[in-house]
Amino acid sequence: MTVDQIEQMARIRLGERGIRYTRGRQQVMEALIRADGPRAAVELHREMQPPLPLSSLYRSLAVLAEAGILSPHHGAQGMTRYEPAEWLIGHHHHLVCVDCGAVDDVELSSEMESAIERVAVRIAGAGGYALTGHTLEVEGRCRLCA
Amino acid sequence: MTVDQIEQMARIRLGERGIRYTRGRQQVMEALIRADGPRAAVELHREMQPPLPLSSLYRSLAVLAEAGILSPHHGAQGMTRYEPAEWLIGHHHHLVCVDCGAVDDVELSSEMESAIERVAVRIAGAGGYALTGHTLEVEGRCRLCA
DNA sequence: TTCTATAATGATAACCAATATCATTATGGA
DNA sequence: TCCATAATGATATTGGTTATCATTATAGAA
Repeated sequence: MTVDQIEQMARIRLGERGIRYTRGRQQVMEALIRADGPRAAVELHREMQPPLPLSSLYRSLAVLAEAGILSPHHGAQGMTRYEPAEWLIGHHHHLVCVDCGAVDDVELSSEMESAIERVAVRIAGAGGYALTGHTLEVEGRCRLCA
Repeated sequence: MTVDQIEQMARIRLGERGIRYTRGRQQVMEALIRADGPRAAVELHREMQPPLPLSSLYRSLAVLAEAGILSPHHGAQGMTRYEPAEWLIGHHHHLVCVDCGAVDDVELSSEMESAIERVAVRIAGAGGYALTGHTLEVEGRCRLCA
């Protein structure tokens, strides 16, 4: 799945809801699609060239998340990191560094994935929840923090 | 494992580090041990009778987490919820409501648990991380939000 | 028990990611 | 082209959290 293809799907979804895919939102999407894991508004603001104003950045993230195109991921220091939703970049799990808070995306073999899926179904059922998704959060110390 | 037993282990760990198990910290621990999932400072402040001052509450949570007695759990609205660490209340997973943010603790059968454990080891190894733990975050809509 | 060094407390102020406000600008459709 | 409305961006505000600091409580020494 290329950056352009993902953007095209996002554009269609926004169109269906009467929401425009503007230049600023495009910049946000492209930065997040290219990233190898979730990114916070402050991080994007540092990395984007030229940087979008923080107010627009935050609003774009909120709009795209509300439309189901981005998924929020709440992390340390009260920062919310976003990444393209799973229907755009595929289902995956997270490898989180307990020291620096870095997050890497991880994909599993289908056997491992279905094993996890079975467990998630059991857990949701036992708790009386209507299952909407699951993520295995694997915690450790990354190479830099080791 | 009773509340008293857990408190006793926490007290010992604090003693080893020259940290006092004061009345306020005791109130925090007892509230969290009795809870059926992670709680945020604001929630504890509402529920505790009499309520600890917020400043002390936050500092107690930070001290107990630093000592490895509480584990932080970052959630929506930038709220950090805490619960007793796994060596005190046992390894478990989380069932999170995507609407209201409520979190329930869930324990798994040993077969399911070891299946998850194997996956976590593989993921950490592939990413070059030193594994420290894992949690399966199951997302859904709780009975109240359904 | 009394003294003393130090840990803990709690009122207050400061911090910072995130959100709300609102005047201005841009865009798609009639 | 015109207009209704969506989007922007500078600014102010919110709210959870952290830092400051004078006061209080506690453990260990004398």
